[in-house]
Amino acid sequence: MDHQEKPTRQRRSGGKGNNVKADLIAVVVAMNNSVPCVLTIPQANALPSGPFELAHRSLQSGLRGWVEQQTGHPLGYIEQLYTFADRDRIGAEERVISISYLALTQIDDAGAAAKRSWASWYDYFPWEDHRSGAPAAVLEDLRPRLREWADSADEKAMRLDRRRRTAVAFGFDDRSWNEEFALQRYELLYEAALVEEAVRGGPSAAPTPVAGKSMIADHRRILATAIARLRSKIKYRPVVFELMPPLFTLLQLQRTVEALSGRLINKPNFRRLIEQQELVEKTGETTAETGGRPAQLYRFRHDILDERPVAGTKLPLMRA
Amino acid sequence: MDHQEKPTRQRRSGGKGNNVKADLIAVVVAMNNSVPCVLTIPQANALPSGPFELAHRSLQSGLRGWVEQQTGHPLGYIEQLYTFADRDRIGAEERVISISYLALTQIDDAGAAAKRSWASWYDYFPWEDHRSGAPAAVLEDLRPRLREWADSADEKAMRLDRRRRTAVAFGFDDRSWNEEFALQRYELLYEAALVEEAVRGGPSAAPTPVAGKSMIADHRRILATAIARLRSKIKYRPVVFELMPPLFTLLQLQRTVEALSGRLINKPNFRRLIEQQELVEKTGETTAETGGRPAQLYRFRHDILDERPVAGTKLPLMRA
DNA sequence: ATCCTTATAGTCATAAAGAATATATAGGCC
DNA sequence: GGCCTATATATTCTTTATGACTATAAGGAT
Repeated sequence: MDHQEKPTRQRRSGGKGNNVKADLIAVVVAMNNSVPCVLTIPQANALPSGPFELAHRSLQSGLRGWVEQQTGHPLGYIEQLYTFADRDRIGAEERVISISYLALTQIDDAGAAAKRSWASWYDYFPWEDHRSGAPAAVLEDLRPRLREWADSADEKAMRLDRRRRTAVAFGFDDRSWNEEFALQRYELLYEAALVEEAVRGGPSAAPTPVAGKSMIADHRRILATAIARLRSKIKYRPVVFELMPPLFTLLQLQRTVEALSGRLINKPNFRRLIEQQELVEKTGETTAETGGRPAQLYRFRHDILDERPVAGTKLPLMRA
Repeated sequence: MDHQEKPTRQRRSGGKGNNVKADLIAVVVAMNNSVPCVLTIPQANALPSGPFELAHRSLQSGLRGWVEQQTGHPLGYIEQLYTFADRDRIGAEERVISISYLALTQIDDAGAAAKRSWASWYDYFPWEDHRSGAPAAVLEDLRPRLREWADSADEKAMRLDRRRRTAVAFGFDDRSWNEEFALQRYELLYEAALVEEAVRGGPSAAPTPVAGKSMIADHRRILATAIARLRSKIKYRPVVFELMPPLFTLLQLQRTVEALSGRLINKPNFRRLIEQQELVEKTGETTAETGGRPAQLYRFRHDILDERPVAGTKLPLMRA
């Protein structure tokens, strides 16, 4: 068959009425000694972003351009997060489509000059850090207010549903904490009007929002999406290494994973996992900077990148 | 803090020069007795699609509108796949952004009237069906041609890299087949100019493309993305049930999963997995339509939807 | 030397996954 | 009815992965 330029779609409601603007938004993540950080534009309290333009070769290159221009920071690994039409602008004459990306880099010394533009992501989501156990201060504030919100529903079914969702998301009622539910948690807090974004523009007598810095527009929601994605992805793809320096110890690697996932990892088991996966190799060098016995320095085996079978199958597929 | 309408971005290269059109493209999947099918617009040899318009409440509702209008088929489960700027139109005055979605439904009897618009996705990717073992006919055609392409590179490093990538993607050289690599496989074939899309518009003396129907623009690539996503997702989220009728036997469920993943499943183990996950419950009814001993009819437990901890952790995270 | 720190190397019990086998109950056919 | 075949359902066994824990090694500080 020979496909020339056949019309792709059935109908076109032509004219320029349906043009949109496309924005590129970046969640740039890097580690700063065991603190997972996100690159921000402090003046605007926003993530780096900018419009997609004709001059851009591709969406990704457009994004790289904006981030480098706004922050002076070049990007390495990039992956698309999600695309959404800005809800706030419904009814406006022109709509904006936002295409968000997750980028992973390292904070180099040059960039350290503008260091203040890196913010810990737990400043925005204090309830997400469970490395020292569940953060009692935040959660004991949240729990009753979420409960109150759940009980304020008119119908019984709705009340039960809200309770179940909060319990699942936050690990209440003997349920286990799942760090990957970061987005669901933020959305629940939004729904319950417990974050500043949800009461924006409303009466100033609205209840005090919970702890955690907010961001412009829905940038904090995008950050939550990025956190959830990253927490999920480190489990089946070796993306952590994008955040590591060329040489590192296994404990440094562990601390990075712990910082991202927001929970502690069993040390011997982590070492076993890393070593049996053959993702890293010893350099022979050691470092004494870690305090106790000098640690082996490892490097990531780049050659293995695409080889891994992605994930452990959860289906009893038969082997060839 | 009180965030009013601060300007989000640093710079705006204003004017209308940077407006774009946004297209919505749908990969609608349904099962037709153990054949995984995709909804197509046969006249255009395309996936259902249409522009995102001002009138649309959201991206998703716009997509639903187009698909129902073009195919008469209502959509149930929807998830976003990927957003990309159409490469073919670089340099044009107006750019198009395509936002693709994966949708899962069932072929109802009403829709069966327009049944011919459902096509087996293995018509487009014959090398993806390994249910009867590796499809020798296709693969024994592909293997030497991929090898030839790999060896045609100028530099040795490039030749080795191409060989490694083809071996990983297609499971050559004693590597195991991974059904989730559907997209990588298509992209390799595209790179090697072994699919029709890659030689489009080129000299007609180009080598004959391999088996497998092509599609307009990059729709087939989008379909490959959808297949890969779905094959991955059925392993950690109960999305299969979106494709099942209300009542089904465990073997029917197994055949569906097999059809999607393109490989066979060990029957006792599959039953064990399903039952221990408590995703389904017996109805008490049985059906004799299956041929041998009557089978129990099951139904999906909708109440369990959000409860599952998403996936098995692949990190030795410590329990609370 | 003693004690602190961290690094590294194991052990052990349990749970899950892969593979294969055995039994049960229907219909069709002689 | 007896037998065959097809599918459904139950069970066993082995291997591997996971979680939790213990032990030893090698530096620095006092």
